[in-house]
Amino acid sequence: MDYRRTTIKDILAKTPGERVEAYGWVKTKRDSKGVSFVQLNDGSCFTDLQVVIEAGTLPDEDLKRVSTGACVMFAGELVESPAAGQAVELRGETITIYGEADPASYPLQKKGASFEFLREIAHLRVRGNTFGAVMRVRNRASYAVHRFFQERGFNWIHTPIITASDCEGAGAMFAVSTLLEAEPTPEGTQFRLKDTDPANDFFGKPAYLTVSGQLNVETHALGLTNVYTFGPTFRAENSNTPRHLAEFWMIEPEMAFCDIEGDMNLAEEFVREVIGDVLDHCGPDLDFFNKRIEPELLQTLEHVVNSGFERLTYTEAIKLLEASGENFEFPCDWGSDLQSEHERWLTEKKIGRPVIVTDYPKEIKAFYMYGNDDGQTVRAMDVLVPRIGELIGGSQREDRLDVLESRIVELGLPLEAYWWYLDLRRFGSAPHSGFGLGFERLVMYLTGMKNIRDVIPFHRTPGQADF
RNA sequence: UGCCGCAUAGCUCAGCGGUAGAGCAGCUGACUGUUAAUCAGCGGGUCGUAAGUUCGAAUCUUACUGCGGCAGCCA
Repeated sequence: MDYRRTTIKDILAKTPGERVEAYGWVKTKRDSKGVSFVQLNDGSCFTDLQVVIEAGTLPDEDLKRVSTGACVMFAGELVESPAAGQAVELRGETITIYGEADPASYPLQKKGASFEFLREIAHLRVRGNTFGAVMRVRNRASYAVHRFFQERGFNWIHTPIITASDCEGAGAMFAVSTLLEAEPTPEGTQFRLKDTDPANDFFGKPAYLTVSGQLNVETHALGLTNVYTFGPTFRAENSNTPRHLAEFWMIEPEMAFCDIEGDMNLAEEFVREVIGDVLDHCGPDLDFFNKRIEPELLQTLEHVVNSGFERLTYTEAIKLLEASGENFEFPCDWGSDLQSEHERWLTEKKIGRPVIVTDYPKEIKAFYMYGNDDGQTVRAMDVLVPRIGELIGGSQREDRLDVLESRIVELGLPLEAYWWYLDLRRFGSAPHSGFGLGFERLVMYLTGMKNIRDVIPFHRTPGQADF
């Protein structure tokens, strides 16, 4: 056996008359008096291969073991299908059974399982239509992300997962420590704290899982010019929503000699190109999502590829919201952050496609964003999209040493902790910009899936780390 | 973390004070090509856990646990 085999995707593209071997997992089996039909899928494509077994061809005891979930190989001749539903089918002549799946206890059935239930059997759910399609789209989108940046000369930078700077300010962090000792007890594992002084810990100081690679990757933009990260990110927030994970994958491009305008151009070009790539390469999967998950998916994706994003300043957005006549739960006045309901109204109702909002009040944005001449706003930009909300958050970075230093002091942050970040402005500073994009949110947008826990193989959320 | 909702067969759900139901799945059989196959029959449940109200609780009350939705935090 070798991975260089004929997959079901290959088989479906062959012409009738050839002899083939089809490996895969059984979706369903239908029996008639003289003939049995098996839907076989190996994940290589959305479409199943129909295997037809004439009565008497295979021993009854073998055929009986072919049930939903079983892993088998059928060999035989590929023939033109006499019935509607598929162009070709495999006439099964011999069978190898690799793994049975007891029908009485195999949890997947051919119809009607909720996503909530499937999350409990996340080790098996990828064998179904929806999760097979999600993972193929996720894979293609990952490839498209790298392709996009590589074709434009961006260097992929592997920023650290463990960080000792607790100064990133992007949210609650998971501590990384060896001071906590696990002890097996009759009641289960208990933790014991060996020491409370970080000086005696593994790194000799407090360490955490990264909440963003941005500060790190800025160093490489100021040397390699155009760079990006694509890796896991961790947030210890107690967030219980369909769009937050404790562990997720983030994409963060960073560009030297680039201002907020260039940053927006990249964000827009990036999103449109990745969507276009997935539209070109995941047709059958997207057709399925369009039919079963989100009726306007294809229309929306094609619309985004073919039309630009709307661009608004925060001040303009507030004016639109005030003039909307909508009865919002939270009032919107200049200076407070846009609430989910405001973002949704802007992108879903008012504009009807992705919107980039820029120039937010400095008080509601991070310390490192470039201050505008008005002294009130910073060069921040958020990309808001229908159904998802905030897909991208980015900014032009403050590259003036004195301005950045006074901003850090103003916010009561420890200047010394930022010594290397400030060095970037001290030695050869350059205008630079970048953004962060939550990869799972992009996959949600691409598939129409409503819960972020269903677009990652094994989700980590508060109270959930199974598998 | 706050507010709201849900928890009944393997799955999806109905029942909402009087002692447990359907569809699908499973099992047995029928049917010469099905494609969420169809048809007939059979088996399957301490109604999330604990306490309370009541002659009587799946049904009403409270707490807890789990899950989901909305909000906040953000990507």
